Amino acid sequence: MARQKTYHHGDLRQALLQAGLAMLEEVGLEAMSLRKIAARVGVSHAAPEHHFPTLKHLLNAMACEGFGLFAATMRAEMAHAEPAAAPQMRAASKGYLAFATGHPHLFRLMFNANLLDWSDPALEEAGSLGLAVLREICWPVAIRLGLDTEEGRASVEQLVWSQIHGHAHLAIDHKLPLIDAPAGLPPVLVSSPGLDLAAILLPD
Amino acid sequence: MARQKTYHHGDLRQALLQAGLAMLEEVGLEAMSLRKIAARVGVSHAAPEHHFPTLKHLLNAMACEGFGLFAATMRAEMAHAEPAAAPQMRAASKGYLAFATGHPHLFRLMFNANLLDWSDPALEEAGSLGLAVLREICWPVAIRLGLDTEEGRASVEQLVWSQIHGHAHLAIDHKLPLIDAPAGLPPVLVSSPGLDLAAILLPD
DNA sequence: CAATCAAGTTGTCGCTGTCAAGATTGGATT
DNA sequence: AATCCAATCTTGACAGCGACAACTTGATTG
Repeated sequence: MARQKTYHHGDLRQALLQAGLAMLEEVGLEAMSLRKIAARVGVSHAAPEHHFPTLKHLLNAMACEGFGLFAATMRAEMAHAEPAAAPQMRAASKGYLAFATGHPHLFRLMFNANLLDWSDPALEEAGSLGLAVLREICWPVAIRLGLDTEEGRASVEQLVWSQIHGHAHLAIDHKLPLIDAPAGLPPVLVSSPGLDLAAILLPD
Repeated sequence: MARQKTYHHGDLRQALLQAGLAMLEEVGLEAMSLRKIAARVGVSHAAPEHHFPTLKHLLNAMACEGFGLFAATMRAEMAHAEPAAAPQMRAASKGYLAFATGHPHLFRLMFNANLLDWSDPALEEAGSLGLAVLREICWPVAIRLGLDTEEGRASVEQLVWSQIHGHAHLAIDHKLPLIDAPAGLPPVLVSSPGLDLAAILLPD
């Protein structure tokens, strides 16, 4: 928010960012436009250009915001779970999936290499927040499997990340049966359970 | 091909489809346009409309073509592998990954629910070619795990598909280290190996 | 041979992202 | 306190886009 009737907006960058995120989930990436976002904020069609020289810059900023929320969602789930390796991994997976199904368009944007500019340090840093979670949940697994080397760590991360990431993509692209969450907002969908990779990798 | 100097093209639909597929991989989805495709084929900007009323119709047709090649790529790998469950599963995975990394833009298109119209029966049918492969490689695994029920089958398919699909997505979005294939064309990239899910699910 | 209709054409519309040039403002400097 | 200035926002313009309408072509068919 800012002053109302003045020529300058006050915090246009943040306003555009929030309006963009809202519009993205409302109408999808293809139907979204810089001009509509500007209009929604109440500003002329060329106003965004000073803050986001090109559409790609806005998408980058939106993805940054997304990665922050993404990591926070996983962390929140992990905080409610037992500290052991398997429950932590299940919790992170649950958060991963909840974020993807709750913000499908943003999720697709965040992981579409073609739409973003990863040479942007801000995006790189935001993305690393999610990677850190992955590292934390995979390290104990690697140890339990006797793969406590750099290579072993990478192997476990690749397997676990692939499974979670694929599950999320298949869910938002309607390739898996979805069931409504009992009473969640925003309208989060949770896919059916499937086999539990945590249990497979970490037998009792 | 068809006649050269006549008013009618002869097989414009197929020509547009092939030009579209070529342009998609050359410049990406965002930089592709109906008008450029039409120009490439040597036809006016409105000519495509009779064959593809809207851009989405062309994308649907391109995805159909993609699913055909997708299934064929997996089948080709499976044909070269031993008939046992684990080798077949590894072969299908290899084909899955080869297709995705060989045609990253097409792969993203095929699995982006909001770019396609899945109520189109042609797309539904093309997509099922890939699903059939998944079913074939997962069924023996479900049996070996004692999950030879409808529910068990679905669980195994979900786990296996998620892992392969996620691996493919992460690979084309540059989230996994890629190594050049020894001598493959088209320029196929293969990601690093990681843990072998087939070996985990099917211990000797 | 005439008629018909699918398959191309040109032309136009509103919308898009981007750029250029002018207007307005608030804060810093004298 | 007056002035300047740089950041911010506006208006206007441009080419390219998908879609639509009206017209032209030409092959097929009764």
